[in-house]
Amino acid sequence: MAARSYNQYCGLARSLDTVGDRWSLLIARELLLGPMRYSELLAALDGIATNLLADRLRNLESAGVVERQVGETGGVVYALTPWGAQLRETIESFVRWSTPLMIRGRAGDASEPRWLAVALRALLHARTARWPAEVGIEVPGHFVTLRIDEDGPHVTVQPDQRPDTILTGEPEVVLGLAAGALTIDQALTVASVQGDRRVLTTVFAGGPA
Amino acid sequence: MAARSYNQYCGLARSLDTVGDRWSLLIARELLLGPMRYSELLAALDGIATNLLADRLRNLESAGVVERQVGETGGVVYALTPWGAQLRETIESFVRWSTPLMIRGRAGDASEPRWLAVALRALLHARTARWPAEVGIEVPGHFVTLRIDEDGPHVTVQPDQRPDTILTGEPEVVLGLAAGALTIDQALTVASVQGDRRVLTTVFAGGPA
DNA sequence: CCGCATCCTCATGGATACTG
DNA sequence: CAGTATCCATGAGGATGCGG
Repeated sequence: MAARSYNQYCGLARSLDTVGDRWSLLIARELLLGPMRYSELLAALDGIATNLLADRLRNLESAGVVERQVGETGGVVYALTPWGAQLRETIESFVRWSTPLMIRGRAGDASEPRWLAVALRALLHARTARWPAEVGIEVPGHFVTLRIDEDGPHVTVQPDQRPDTILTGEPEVVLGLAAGALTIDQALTVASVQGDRRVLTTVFAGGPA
Repeated sequence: MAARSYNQYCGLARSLDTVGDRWSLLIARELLLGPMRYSELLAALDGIATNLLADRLRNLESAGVVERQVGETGGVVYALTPWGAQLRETIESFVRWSTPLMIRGRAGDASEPRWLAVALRALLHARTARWPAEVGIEVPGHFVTLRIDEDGPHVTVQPDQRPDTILTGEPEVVLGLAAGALTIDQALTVASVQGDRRVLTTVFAGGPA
């Protein structure tokens, strides 16, 4: 143990001492959407070894980033502490920074609606989207609901019902639209809309916040 | 080589594929203050192995985060690309996140005025500091100048002259003040001021931006 | 000197099997 | 289900060498 440290009195270095290990920030990303069980994390983070997940959760818990709770069904769930939840700012800034990479995509990458939910919130949070508005996002194999109200954007991974307006396209196009890298007209040359097209303007056409 | 990837179509994962290796973000932190030579980076990042620095710079360059330039004295200097410079948002969010760790300090950590410069800018950037104002910050062994104008906070590591007002204290106190974790009155029980005390109010007493 | 490359040792990460 | 134990592969850290 005795995790390797940079030994620098610097906020970045101290942060990386805490959450800079491989997988740690991805665990935090998963928990941003709510508490999860060990087995759910193991399934969501494809490729992580079981001993590493256990080690990371131990370290994050002793650092005060994550806490073990008793879930609704009685089992142990892992949740972010209030301080851990503040990693949202950092995670969202990474998501925004990655825009030049993401709008190109990359063959072979796995894609999860959970990650799309985090990304849409991060990208739209920096903009003045108007509310209220609701649109369904359909990408190959997945469906999420994006709703904007006075509190900002909310993304639901498993909607109870599909909104009236639905945008269908490749993930790169949806993210390009949310990032402002594509105009709605540009996006609609490679994506399609069912329902009221004008909802897209409400959701995606806001300027920088 | 063939850098290890998470293989996830997620902005966080793609960002960490690019700058998630050990030392990479610390290299970016150093370059936020301006281009540096290889030997300067090696000296600033105490503990990094020479082969690792070379490897990281290669990777960051091929990723488009860093570029090699010809410096003023003719030698090669490393600089952030425009995209790389946008890592400032992420780095500053890490700095803000680390506040609970930093206001306690940690024995044995090295301390550099360059890191204090990054931190002060990150912490004050989220607040409505009034301008113009200028204050010297003296911590054991180091001195920096904090100036605020219409563009926001600027921190100079090697000032050409010392400002009229100088705050002297431990780094933890200065950061606690900048983070809003300490009031000016609280800070002054363990720090001292030469010159016009009211300047501190102008610089540090702004609310959230 | 500066800017690395090589070599060696050890810590960390990854895959799989196994257990309370 | 929620981890531990084990073993192998990879990456980090440190010393040294070497060409420009």
